[in-house]
Amino acid sequence: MNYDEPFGCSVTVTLKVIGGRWKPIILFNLLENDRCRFNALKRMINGITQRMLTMQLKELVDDGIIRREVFDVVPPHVEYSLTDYGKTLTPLLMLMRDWGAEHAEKAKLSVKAK
Amino acid sequence: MNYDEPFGCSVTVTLKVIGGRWKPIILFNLLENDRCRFNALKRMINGITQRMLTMQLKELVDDGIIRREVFDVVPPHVEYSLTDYGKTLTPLLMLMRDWGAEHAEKAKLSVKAK
DNA sequence: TAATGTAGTATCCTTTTATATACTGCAAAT
DNA sequence: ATTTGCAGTATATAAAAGGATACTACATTA
Repeated sequence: MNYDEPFGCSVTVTLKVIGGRWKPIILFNLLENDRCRFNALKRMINGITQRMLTMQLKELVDDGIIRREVFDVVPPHVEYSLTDYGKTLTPLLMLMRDWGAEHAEKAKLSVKAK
Repeated sequence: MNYDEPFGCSVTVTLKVIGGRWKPIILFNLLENDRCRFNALKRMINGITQRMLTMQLKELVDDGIIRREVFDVVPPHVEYSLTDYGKTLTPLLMLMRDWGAEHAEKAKLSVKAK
């Protein structure tokens, strides 16, 4: 990968963990709902495929952001929730949401101004 | 694009503006150096190609994050610098850098622990 | 008996992002 | 006279991310 910039590098690490199309939405849902089952998340997140959800959840688990608890019953029951470590992302996610909302507003206005 | 999630959507907007391999590095260099010429940035950012730098700078200009000033001399002289609006990203970039640095540390430790 | 819900895999395809390489035209320095 | 620096563009390709569709096995419900 060859990232030898001291600053950009660390930001890139953060982007790898929370970036992409689906991870922020997953994390916000887990912030709001405490614990969620797989299909509950799938219903909440409009347009996500099972494959994408599985992949993103696995990455978040591997990074220690969320935990995956399996209840050994049939039919299968799996619950996802934020770890304490994952919760340290909360202020960051909030800031990103707020900045994005403002920027979207600004961008809309500048289009209208044309 | 069909992003209809109120939260994830805004975060995604932010990711579009500052995400990717090069934009954070570019922004940190502009935070530290106030104003930079094209080739100065190219020298500072290890491994970037001219094309990538051109593209990322153009996107940042289009989003209103940085400004591009052309001095009409020969050979060409162009300076890039953060706009006031771009500077509103500073706390966010700092938070992302700090979280990423800590996470990289944590991840390294957990690999050692194996 | 057929459909629905559970939590996923497997395979293939498209879109986006990133990289490599060559080229421009002009001026100053070597 | 050739090289270097300036700020890019053009074209082609490689790699990564994201998506569509079909499939698994078991149990409950209609």
